[in-house]
Order: sequence, then structure tokens, then C-alpha cells
Amino acid sequence: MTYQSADASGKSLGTDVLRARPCPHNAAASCSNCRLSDLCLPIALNKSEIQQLDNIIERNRPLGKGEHLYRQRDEFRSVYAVRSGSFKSYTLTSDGKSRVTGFYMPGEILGMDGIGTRSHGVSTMALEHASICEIPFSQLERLSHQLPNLQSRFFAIMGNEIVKDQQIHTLLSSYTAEQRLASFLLSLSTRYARCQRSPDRFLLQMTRGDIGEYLGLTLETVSRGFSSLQKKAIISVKSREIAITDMTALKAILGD
Amino acid sequence: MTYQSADASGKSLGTDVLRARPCPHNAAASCSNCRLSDLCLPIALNKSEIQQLDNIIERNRPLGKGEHLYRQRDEFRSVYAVRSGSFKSYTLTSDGKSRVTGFYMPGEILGMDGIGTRSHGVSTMALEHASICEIPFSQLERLSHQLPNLQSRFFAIMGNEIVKDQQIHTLLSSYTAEQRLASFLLSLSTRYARCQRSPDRFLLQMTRGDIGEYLGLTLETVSRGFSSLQKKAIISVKSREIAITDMTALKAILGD
DNA sequence: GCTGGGTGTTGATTAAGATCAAAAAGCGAC
DNA sequence: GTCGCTTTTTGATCTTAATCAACACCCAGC
Repeated sequence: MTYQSADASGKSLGTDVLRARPCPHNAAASCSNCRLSDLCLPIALNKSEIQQLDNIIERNRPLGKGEHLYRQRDEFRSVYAVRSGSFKSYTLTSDGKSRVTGFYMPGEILGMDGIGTRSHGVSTMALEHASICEIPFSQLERLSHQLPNLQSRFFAIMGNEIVKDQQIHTLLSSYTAEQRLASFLLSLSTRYARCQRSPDRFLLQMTRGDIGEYLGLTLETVSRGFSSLQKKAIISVKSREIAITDMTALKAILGD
Repeated sequence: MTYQSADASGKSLGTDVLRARPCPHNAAASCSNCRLSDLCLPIALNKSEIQQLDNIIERNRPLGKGEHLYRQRDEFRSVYAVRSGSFKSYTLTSDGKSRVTGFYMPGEILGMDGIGTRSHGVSTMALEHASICEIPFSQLERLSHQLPNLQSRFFAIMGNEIVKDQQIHTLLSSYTAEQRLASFLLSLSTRYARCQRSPDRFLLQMTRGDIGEYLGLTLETVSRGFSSLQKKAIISVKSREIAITDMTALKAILGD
């Protein structure tokens, strides 16, 4: 099997190929012909249900790198599905430092932090050129009320978000720096695999600082961690390019 | 205003009063006459809707201290509302250590970690004699489909859970031990206030070890932290009894 | 090409909290 | 009440990652 980012050359990590197509734009104008539909909101919906969902989704202009989708304290209107590119969500702490609460890749849902409070608890920014499906929440609620499958699906999505957050809680409260990095890379790897990209060769769209803010480490520790994993021949790093060369060893870091 | 745990004596923290009624049993046989109904699932529901919700809720026998409500990997069937007492949820890490993912007090909803995966991601145990309202999830879904207000309410509850988890994420990735403890005590304080109990005088139902596992600290650090806050005259600690003597200073620890 | 700001690496030192250890306190069972 | 267990406190030492600092890199714009 070959992936979009695959590269025949031995030495190089395939820089230009990775650069040229960080995550290809998904030109779908509707869920029905979107290649992410089997990992996004429409899972478990039938054709007619997808059609109705399609009708409430707004497909806005793409965002450039660094552009905000919404900001902390903005009024909550919609949840969003990533169509292409990637995003980070972050908050500012009382002393002005920022902390990353999550990274989002194609097919993933974001913005659910506003559902309960009606205002966004975090800011969300594109890490690269990216496009998004906006789902106005009042309409999603109305439609969920008509389509039990959609209601069920959205409960499941929120439940999975809760599980993911609990796993991060455990990670931050007991893992070492090296374990956190291993877990982070493995998470990216599975998520890239899910959207048909190589699970062992990818380009990080976030800085070392972003990763540190997410994992509760400083950027220096993140950098040292990558260097150390490379020295152990578990990964190969060249600035933002990561290749996982020993998946078994990487998993072993998280314990038997 | 006096609270259930209030105590006239000066020196003592009021041990026996606190002991005798850690959180009084809420004898409600239905949501309609439950004194927690304005902070629990029924918020925003009208009388007839509450009646219908009541019909699907199972009020089982109370649990003793240390008893499990469900265990990690159990099949997911229900979510639960705490009626009286308190609970902790925890996971076991790969190396056998346990990590606490949350504490739950009267009026709070737990068990939502199973909604997406259909199996519980954590175990949940009563920290004291406790009673619970069990809400079979398939019936909750069915009823939510009939009652838009209930659907909306449950979306909001899950959204708030996500926000809470993100706040913990930020806390664990950037706060010092002292800040984590201050934040923890303030959280308990507001939650006690919500169920009509004293916000500045309460009994911890969990061990120092539990608190440490929740906050990503060792039990020794938790103990030292309490001692240090006491030395600064911000709180008064006598084993499990906590009195917050300087609320302003406690909040100031979290930064201006 | 050069220049400059953001980004990344690496080294030296420090500090916060973990770990190891021992004793005290609290509490249930008898 | 005593016994035995769990929980809590406190002290001494060790370790990990933070902090401080310097330099290298990389791409964007001129």
C-alpha cells in the first residue's frame, strides 16, 4: 500500500512530497461524496439522513495558517468538522501564557466546549491552510430531534471526546516526558492512518512549543525528547518531519 | 445563614457534626420532590417532562463505602446522577497504578465515559455511604428524542463535562502543586455551596492519595501542601476536615 | 545573494516535586 | 480499652524537567 506522502528515496524523509501535500484538500461539496464521511459526523446515517445533514452544513471559505476559527469568549453558534488541514485549540492562563487543549485533524469535530456554556472556552486557530464544515448548533439540535440516529451519533461523539480528555488527564498526571511524547506521536500516527495517510511518516504542523503546551512540557524538553528518541533509533526527526522507524519500541515506552 | 455542618464551638472544627451527616440522604423517591432537581438533569424541564424522566429512572439500593458502581470495561448501560454521598472514578495504568479521573458530588452526572465506546473507560467507587439514580441510557436516548428540552439539557451536560476536562488539562500542564491544591479546594467549595452546604467548612471524603492521583501529585506533596497552606493561615486542616479561613488568599494563589 | 524573526537544538544550572524512610495519628474490630 | 491496619505527617535525599543561555537553522522578504 502506498500513501500520499510515500517517497521512494532512501535517505531523505521526502520533504518536498510532504510539503507539497500536507493533507490534500477534500473538495467535497457535500457529505455524500466526502471521503471523510466514514470517520466524521455522518457515520451510522443513511443516505437520506446524510442529505438532510448536508442541508444545514455551511462550507465557508478556507482559513489561512494562523487564522482563527473562533476565539475564547466568542458566543457559541456552531460546532465544526475539519475538512482539510489541521487546527489547535488553546486557552490563555491568568498569567498570560497559552496552553494548548487539543489538535484537530480531518474528520474530527471541534468546538464542543461551547455547548454547555453557550460561549467558547478556548480559541481555535488553523495550523496550516485548512477548510472546515460549519454546523450551526441550533439546527443540529433541531435535526437531531428528528433523526434519532443523528442524536445518537452526536452523543457518541461527545462521549468519545470525554474519554479522550480523561486519557490526557491520566497522561499528564503520571507519564514521564518521554512517555508523553511517545503517546503523542502514536496518537498522530493512528489519526493520520484514519484519514488514509502514512502512519509512520508525517509532517508536524505544530511547533515544539505547541506540543509542549499540550503535553505540559517546555519546548526544550520536547526537542530533547525527540533527539533522544532519534538517538535510540525509534524515530527519525528532521525539523518538522517525523518518521517512526521502530513502532514496537515506541509502543513499549508506554509500558507493557 | 447556617449550614448543616455549621458548629458553634470555637476551637474544634466541628468533627462529630460533620461526621454524623457527611451529606444527608436525599429521600426523594422522584425528581419532582428532590431538592437537587435544580442542579441535576431536570433543569429546564417542565413538570410533565420531569414526570416522564422520573419514570425511566431506577433508584437502587444505596452503596456502602468502597463499593463499585461499575468497573472499567463493564458494558455501558446507564449514566448515573449522584443522589447523596460522593464517588471517585479511576483507571488503572499499564503498570498497575491507579489514577483518579474525577470526584462526583450530589446532583452531578457520571458514567458518560461509556457513551461513545459502549463500555466504561473507568471504574467508579463510592467514597462513603451513597445513593444514586440510575438512568438507563437507551431509554434516556429514546426520551430525549421525544423531549427536545431533555436532549438539549443532556447535550449541555456533556458539553460542561468537556469544559471541565479541558480545565483540568490546563491545570495539570501548567500549575504548581500549591496552585493545583488551591484550585481543588475551591472547586469543592463551590460544589458544596451548590448543594446547600458550607462552602468554607467541609469534610474530605477522599484520601490524600486519591487527591494526589487526581492532581498528578504524590500523597506526600498533597500533605505538605495542606500543611503549608495552613501555616500561611489560608486554611485549617485537621485530618479530613478542611476550613477555608482566607478565601481571598486562596483564590489569589491561582493568579490575578 | 543577504538580513531578520521565528523556530529548534544543545549545554549548564537550578528548583520543584518524587522517592525513600520513619514515626505519629486515626479508626475499626475485638 | 488494646491490636492491627490504613492514612497522614515530616524529614532527608535524589531525579526529572524547568530555567537560563547561547547558538544554529530555516524560510520570507528585500
